[in-house]
Amino acid sequence: MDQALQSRAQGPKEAEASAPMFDLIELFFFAYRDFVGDADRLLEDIGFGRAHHRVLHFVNRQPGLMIAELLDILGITKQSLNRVLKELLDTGYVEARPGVTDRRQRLLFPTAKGRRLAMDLSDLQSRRFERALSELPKDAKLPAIDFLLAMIDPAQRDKVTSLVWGKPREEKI
Amino acid sequence: MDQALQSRAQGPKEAEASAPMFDLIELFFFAYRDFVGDADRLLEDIGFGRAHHRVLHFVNRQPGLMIAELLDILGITKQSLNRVLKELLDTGYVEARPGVTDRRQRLLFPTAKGRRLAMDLSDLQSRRFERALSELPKDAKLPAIDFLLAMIDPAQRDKVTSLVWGKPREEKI
DNA sequence: GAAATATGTCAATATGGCTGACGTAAAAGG
DNA sequence: CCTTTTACGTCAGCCATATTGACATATTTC
Repeated sequence: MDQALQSRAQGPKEAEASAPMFDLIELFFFAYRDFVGDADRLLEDIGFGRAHHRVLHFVNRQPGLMIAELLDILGITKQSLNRVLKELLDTGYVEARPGVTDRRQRLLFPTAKGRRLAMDLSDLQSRRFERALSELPKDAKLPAIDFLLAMIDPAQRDKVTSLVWGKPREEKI
Repeated sequence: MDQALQSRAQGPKEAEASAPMFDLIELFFFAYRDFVGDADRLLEDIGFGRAHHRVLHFVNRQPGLMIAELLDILGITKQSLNRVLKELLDTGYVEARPGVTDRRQRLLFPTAKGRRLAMDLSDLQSRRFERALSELPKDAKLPAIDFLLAMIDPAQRDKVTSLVWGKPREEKI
């Protein structure tokens, strides 16, 4: 076992199947678990789940989002989205306005209440990142971003980066 | 909005609530999604889900695991575990042997078939880490490990680190 | 012998997803 | 103008993963 683990200490170039990286696999699992746990606890008081969180988050981040765009980001079906979205609309966290140029569209906006909840959730999760980064060397944020980005399917990276940093889509509002 | 975002560019020290780190929040979400997606696709051919994966993974990593320990690691109830574990036992990926010193216990072991599947899954996920690390500066693995570890609840870190690196528990087999 | 422990099981419920089929209004293209 | 496509909603049924609560059984411990 020691032999296998230390076969070359880092060699994806050599074809001789390297040992699985149990450490990264398990740490990623536990880190994500705790990361989403923060939000889960805050949400359950209002009777919402992770699905509501994700919808509210992206609607807050991209006000004026179309249903189809949201479905694409979340990677779920419209039927799955529907129940959750309806609850967010009914409880006044999100509101839908018909598109101006295309009246078939329903553009989604966070209400003031929705923005507040979305910010509370983002702040909570940011606090975990801040605490984590404060335990690491001073410039640990950029490497972390690079690592997470590199973990994403190359084919999806453009979509993700433009969602995260680009295209504020003011033009659509 | 620009004002808020650039309030000091990085200041958890100053009490003036820093802007949420949307980039890390969203990248973590998408990275984890793609990470588990790899295994999901492999599992669905055999009719298993993520729950089966997690059970098999930890049983493979710690052969001789007790039910109670597994429940503690996974953080689920015994009722939730039961269906999944039963399927893994029935299909011959895991086997249970009564404890030698305490016959109430059911110690869980992967079968040869189970070890093979667990390894296929770990290899698949490791390949994603390898690809990601190969796109980054040469020593990006340790910072990644440190970052993920720092993201975990401090109170749970000992448990996690001993699970990941320590206590191979040979003594219990 | 009583109590605590390790585990199993039955039943009901919630949540978040899925597929398939069908409907409707608006836009786009001939 | 009329047909087709698009954007969306909805009904119905199904699956996977989790929950709580109650109760059962074997074994160990005190």
